[in-house]
Amino acid sequence: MKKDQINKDTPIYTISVVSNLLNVSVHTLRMYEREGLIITYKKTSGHRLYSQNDVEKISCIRNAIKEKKVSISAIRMMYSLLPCWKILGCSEEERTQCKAYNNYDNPCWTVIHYNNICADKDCRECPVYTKQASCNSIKDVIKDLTK
DNA sequence: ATTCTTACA
DNA sequence: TGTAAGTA
Repeated sequence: MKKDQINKDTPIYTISVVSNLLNVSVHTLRMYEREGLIITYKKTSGHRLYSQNDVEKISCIRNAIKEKKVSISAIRMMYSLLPCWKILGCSEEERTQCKAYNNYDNPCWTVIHYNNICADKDCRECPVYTKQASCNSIKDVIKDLTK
């Protein structure tokens, strides 16, 4: 069997690398995570690792904040609008009972799920989170769902 | 040397 | 946002 290949979701960059890559302070990178905008991979040591998709996502976030004057809470709200129930195929029952579906302040991956399909899943590896890596890929998600 | 969390100017 | 303390 072949070993897992490196792909765009593989955590490889340390926080300092990302900091240099995007000209964002490590402090700010941690803040984006606290604010629920991104999910980082954590080593057992507690140290963060970022994937290529994470870098692209943060780049998109930076552009929104710096160039378009979008607030962090506004970005959080946009993420909360992602049609996770469609992407994951939730039943109407699951959807209407879901705490993520019933709010538009926080992304689904920041919501604690108990008895539904998301309960024992790692949101970092969930398509709802991974498929909106770059700015335009959100549209691709919608496009796939509506065709 | 780097990164972590928490706290504070 | 930046910086500092005290760790790991």
